[in-house]
Amino acid sequence: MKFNTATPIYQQVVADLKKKIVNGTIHPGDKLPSGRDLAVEYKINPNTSSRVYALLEEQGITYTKRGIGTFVIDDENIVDILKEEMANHLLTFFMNNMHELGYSSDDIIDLIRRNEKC
Amino acid sequence: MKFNTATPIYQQVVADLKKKIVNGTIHPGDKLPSGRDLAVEYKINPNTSSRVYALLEEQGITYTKRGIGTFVIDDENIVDILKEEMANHLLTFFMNNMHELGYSSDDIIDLIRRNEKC
Amino acid sequence: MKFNTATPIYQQVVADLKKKIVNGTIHPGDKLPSGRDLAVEYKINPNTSSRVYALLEEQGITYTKRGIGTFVIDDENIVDILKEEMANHLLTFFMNNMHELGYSSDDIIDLIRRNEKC
Amino acid sequence: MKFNTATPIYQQVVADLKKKIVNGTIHPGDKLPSGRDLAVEYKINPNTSSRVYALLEEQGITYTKRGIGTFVIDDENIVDILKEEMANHLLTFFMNNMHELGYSSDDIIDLIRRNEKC
DNA sequence: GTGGTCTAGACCACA
DNA sequence: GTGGTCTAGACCACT
Repeated sequence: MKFNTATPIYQQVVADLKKKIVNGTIHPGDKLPSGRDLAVEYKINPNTSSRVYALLEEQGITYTKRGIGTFVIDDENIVDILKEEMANHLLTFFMNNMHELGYSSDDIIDLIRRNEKC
Repeated sequence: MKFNTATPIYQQVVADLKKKIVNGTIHPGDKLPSGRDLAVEYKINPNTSSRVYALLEEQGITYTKRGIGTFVIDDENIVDILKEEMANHLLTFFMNNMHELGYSSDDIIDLIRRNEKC
Repeated sequence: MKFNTATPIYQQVVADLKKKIVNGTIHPGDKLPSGRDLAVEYKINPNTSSRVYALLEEQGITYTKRGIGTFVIDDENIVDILKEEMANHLLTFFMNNMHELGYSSDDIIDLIRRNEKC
Repeated sequence: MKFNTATPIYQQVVADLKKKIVNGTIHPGDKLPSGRDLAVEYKINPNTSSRVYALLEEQGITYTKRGIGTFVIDDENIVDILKEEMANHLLTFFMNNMHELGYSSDDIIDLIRRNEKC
């Protein structure tokens, strides 16, 4: 995985794991790799792994059993909730900024349609 | 203006000024406030003002007359160029992320339409 | 039983068993469940059970007959001793912290009285 | 300051700073020492300082200006809110445990009174 | 083996 | 100078 230097690595890994949960690569209830394994997988420092899992836990996406491992919350709804939450976040950010630039909702839909054809 | 702690203040001010140019609050050829005034207006550090103007100049949006002030490039096209540039940037970022979450272009248009009605 | 992730599970189980001895759910001389049964009862790892019994024995609350099981010390006094010991521990911890926050003993008594009525 | 080995250092420092806010050693709006200075003051590693401030910010007690420093929220109410919050936390923990040991509220008040005279 | 904490030292962007 | 991030390496307690 290639990291963007602008944003912190741990945030990028968090985002990547979330995407994997949303698109079904990782399932609710699954055990995530150990901190050390995650470090190897993403070529990061184990401390950075800790931070990743700490953040996911803080956001209520995972829980951790001491000495055993970190697990995705075992609730099927989490996938849809995460998906909607992230989509909404993107959507409002996008729409607000476009409106501020002077684009109406119809303008935006046109842009998307045109973009789609390319 | 409220600043987001996540991204650098100078970038947020730059983005805000660009928006003002695009939506017509500031016009091509206009003189921008002095660094000190900008600092007062946005409640930022004067050093940050410098950085803002340096960045705008670097992007070819403004130019500086030494001892007189900073001016927006006096070219009507700049508005459209800026507008398209920023819109494209927002659009590709938005679409890429939505696709990664599993939304098709049609899904997205639906979301926008529904969002519009609320 | 719900475990607090902050403190070690084995300590929480030890505390729970002590409470049961103090409040009479378990009596002096009683045989405690086997390590395996305790593990099932509390949904913990058998290794953790061992640790629980080791700690209880270390504190002089239980003793082990090899091949037979673990028993609570058969001494009626133990209940009172345990009760006082635990109460004292809680009390001094509580009072010290409250004093550090600026509450006098009278303030504290008021708080308890008010709390009682709710 | 002497640290208890049982609980993490960063939590102990957080608790210490909170106490200082509650008892008036630190006031709302005050600038806290820089991470490096805090590290010297408490004889801890600068990274541990970061963690301390991150936790305080997470709890809404401080805010941080990038490149400038960390400040206590400038709201006089925070002192009382913190004080009550911490006291309530201590109180409910204490009362729950004492009740589980078989002490009534009156028993507890007696204990406090007797304790006071020593 | 697992997560949690801590230290040491370094680099960078921000103000 | 300030906070933020990252690496490296170590130790410990828990399971």
